Amino acid sequence: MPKSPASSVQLLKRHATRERLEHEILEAAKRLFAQRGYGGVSLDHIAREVGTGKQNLLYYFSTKESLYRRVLHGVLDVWLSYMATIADHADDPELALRKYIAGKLRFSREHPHDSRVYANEVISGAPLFAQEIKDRVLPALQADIAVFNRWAERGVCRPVDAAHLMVVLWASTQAYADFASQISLVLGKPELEEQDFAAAESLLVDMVLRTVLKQPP
Amino acid sequence: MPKSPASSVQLLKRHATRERLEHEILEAAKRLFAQRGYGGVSLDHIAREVGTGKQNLLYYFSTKESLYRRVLHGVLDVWLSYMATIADHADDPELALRKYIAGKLRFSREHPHDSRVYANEVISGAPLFAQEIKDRVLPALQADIAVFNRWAERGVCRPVDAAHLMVVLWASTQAYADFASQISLVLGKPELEEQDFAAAESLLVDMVLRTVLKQPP
DNA sequence: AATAAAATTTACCAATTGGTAAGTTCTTGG
DNA sequence: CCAAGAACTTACCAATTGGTAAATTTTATT
Repeated sequence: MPKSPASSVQLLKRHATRERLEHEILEAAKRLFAQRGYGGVSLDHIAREVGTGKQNLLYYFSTKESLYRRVLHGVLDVWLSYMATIADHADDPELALRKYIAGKLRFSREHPHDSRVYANEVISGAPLFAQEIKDRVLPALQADIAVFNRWAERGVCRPVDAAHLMVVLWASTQAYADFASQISLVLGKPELEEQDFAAAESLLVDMVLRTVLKQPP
Repeated sequence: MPKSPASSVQLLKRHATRERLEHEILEAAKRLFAQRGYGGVSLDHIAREVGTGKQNLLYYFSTKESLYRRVLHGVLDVWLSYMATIADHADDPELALRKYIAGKLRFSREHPHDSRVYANEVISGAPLFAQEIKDRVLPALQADIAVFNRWAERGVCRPVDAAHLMVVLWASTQAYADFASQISLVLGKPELEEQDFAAAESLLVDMVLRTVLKQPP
């Protein structure tokens, strides 16, 4: 029988520390999964990264797969939070596209690990995540595509293949996270800087507006 | 002392069968590395895939890393063979861009595994391949970028940020191999077909020519 | 048929894998 | 201070990892 209803400040504090380590584990796991993929990372490796033992890690996440799923789930949360913008400006194509590209590039800049975890999962055929992608990513993408098609119908913009346009946007912006190591090589610098993201944004916006708008600026 | 100078047909035959199994191993390894990444694949797994034992595989490739390097090397050979086109048509921007995009998309369609192996390596920071990328990929990319800059100087095309344009082209075309599983989900079909690649090519060419040419067609 | 080389298999190995079970220490409310 | 639960360690486990060494079988030349 429990001693008390456990509604005290202390319990909250303990709860908080537990969540803190849990969060640290998730972050370390994310970094490692991003770099080496699911099969390339061991629980021991993750545990050492956060300064604890593998067995304690298994106290927080009972299996490797459940840990990975939690990481993926969090990645998707962040990703979706950055990309729900086109439908938000359904009346102004230029603004919507500008914000969309800016948002996705900011995601690549601020959350490269998330981007790479997602990329790894998709490259390997999304074995553990196909359903969640269907449930959460597809609706968002299809909403965006629908907006394009409505623009085209109303004559607000040129009739483009919206699905493939989304692929181009998605792939290009994603590349600045996933393939950063190669892009920085091409640019001849040790790593990508803010100005590189600005240049990418400028070019992408230019390309897309020229393609989509009837009178490009 | 050797029995004979070994210039016979038989020796060639044996040599051929050896090369055949070696090739089979490389192909299986490529498929598996593409799907699960370096750390996610075991030698045993590869060996079983070609119907032999791990120890015999180690007779052909003495370490896992050497096998992986051979796979990467082959991937790069194929990749480069598909993409050396822009400098070949240095006098005709439109033709050069059309051929470049078509070639890279054909690579994604015909060699998705190669594309994914390369992507996995770059995502993980190219730990084993940075040097070879510097030696073989960068010169090709920089030659292409130089062509763009010459076009801009001569007024043949608009002054674009050639490096970032190459990133967009590279990422977009690559996506049709690496992220095929997600793109086919978006398009609502079990897998990508020829017409999807045609649509992608058409859109990409349209986007790029509108961006690059002074008078888009 | 003898033989040497090449190809393959069998037998190991220490280290690491994900995971279980049983402690032990730490924290906290009473 | 004490009991109880939460947090963490220690001790295991069987299976798998990449790799070595030594047979054994297969192949081709004389």
